[in-house]
Amino acid sequence: MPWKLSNERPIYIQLEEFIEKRILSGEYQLGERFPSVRDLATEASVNPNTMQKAMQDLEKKGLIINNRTLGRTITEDSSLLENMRLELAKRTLFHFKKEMEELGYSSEELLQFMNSELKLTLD
Amino acid sequence: MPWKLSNERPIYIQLEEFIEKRILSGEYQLGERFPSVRDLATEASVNPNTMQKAMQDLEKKGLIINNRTLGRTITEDSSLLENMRLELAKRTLFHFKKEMEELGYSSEELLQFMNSELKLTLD
Amino acid sequence: MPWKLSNERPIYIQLEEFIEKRILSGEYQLGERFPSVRDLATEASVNPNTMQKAMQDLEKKGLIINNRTLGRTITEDSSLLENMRLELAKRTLFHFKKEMEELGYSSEELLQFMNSELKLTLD
Amino acid sequence: MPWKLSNERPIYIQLEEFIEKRILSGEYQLGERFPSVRDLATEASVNPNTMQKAMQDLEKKGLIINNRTLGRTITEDSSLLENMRLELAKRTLFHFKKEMEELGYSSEELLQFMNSELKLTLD
DNA sequence: GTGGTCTAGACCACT
DNA sequence: GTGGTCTAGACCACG
Repeated sequence: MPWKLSNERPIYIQLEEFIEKRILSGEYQLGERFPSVRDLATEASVNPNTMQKAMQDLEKKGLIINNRTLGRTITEDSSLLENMRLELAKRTLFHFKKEMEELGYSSEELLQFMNSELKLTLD
Repeated sequence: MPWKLSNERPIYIQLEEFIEKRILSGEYQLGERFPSVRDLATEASVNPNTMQKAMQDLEKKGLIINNRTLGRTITEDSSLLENMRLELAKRTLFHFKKEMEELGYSSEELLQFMNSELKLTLD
Repeated sequence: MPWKLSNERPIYIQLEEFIEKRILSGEYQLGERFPSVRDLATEASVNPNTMQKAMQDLEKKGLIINNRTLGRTITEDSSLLENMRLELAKRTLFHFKKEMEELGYSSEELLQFMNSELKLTLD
Repeated sequence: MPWKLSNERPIYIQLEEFIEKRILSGEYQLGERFPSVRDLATEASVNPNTMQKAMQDLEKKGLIINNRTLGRTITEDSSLLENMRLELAKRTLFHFKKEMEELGYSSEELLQFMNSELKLTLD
């Protein structure tokens, strides 16, 4: 894992986003046990408190279950995961579309632009 | 104009982004005169100092020309504008593509997803 | 039995409260024999050590008598039970009254509120 | 203000509850400015970080608005406050009713008990 | 001067 | 050994 962290945005937010994406993209098993906060913090070269804050936020979202002294596990609610992934994808898409519109790209121009830019990858 | 401002990010940054998009998208004439900082600040319900800082940054980027006592005008360098617009569009696109990949969408799935979500608008 | 356990408070405390309420409310006969710690633990999906700790605390309170190899029984001291029940009820009531006062409910408003909310049940 | 804090439960939780009750009971003006986190922390004899955590949770509930460097203010959404107050009162009442039922008090007995205990105040 | 963030280090209850 | 909490102290961006 890279754990590339920018100091322009709160580290705990970046940790959240990074872990959330890994979970939503299916890299972890449902119900799989998480490393301890201390281990994760060491791995990410971050203070345990910072990692702790990220984990607590992920708990509130329901992605991670806290079993007190037994450590944390990934949620087993697969429909929750799928919904969140789809929801996040939609928000990402519409955010992208809105930004391009603000730059003056109509839907047709957006399509053309993506074709010319991603031709190599999408075709 | 909405001037929707979030208090999660620096105000002056949001002002810059907002004005920059309006310029790049072609809503202003080349060389057109800008409202005064005070008027803009009033319109955006923002401290004049904050708007001032935004304008100075836009000057550094070359989008806005400061004519001293004659007020500020939009640059007349159309190629600069076009380059910046294209550059920003590219960055936006690749950022979007990267985010979708992190959510586990391959190029093909991305294409399918956009078709199903934007069918109404793009067709 | 539900055995609903929150992981925000110590498990053994919740077990104590749960069992204590069952005893005080009169669901058990005086002197009745208790299930074994292991059976109770299994039933509550809890580590036997945790249930053990709860039982020991209940013994200290005098609610449960430990007869060594003969297992545990409910106390036969009916006045003890009645006193504890009344005492707990009083504390519960005054705690409730205090909380409502902190929300700005005077005694009159509290009475009105209870009437309107519990009309169906109390009338 | 007393700021009586028990060390049996998280301090930041107690701070939240304390402040929330003060707001819901109407002790503050709508839109009123809050003391700074540092001042509140000093007043409550608590570390600023602990008070900070409490304030952030109250923000998430919508009770407090954060204006960045301009400090925090009470929300001006009076209907939100009224709804939260009523909701909290209801939950408090039903929690009380449930606890009394677990002690074996039927609705009639609950009524009698309250009459005998609160006679002085309620009559 | 405000809130936000982070680190370092410590103690605690719990299983 | 786990997560939770708290303190102390520091730095930063912002307005």
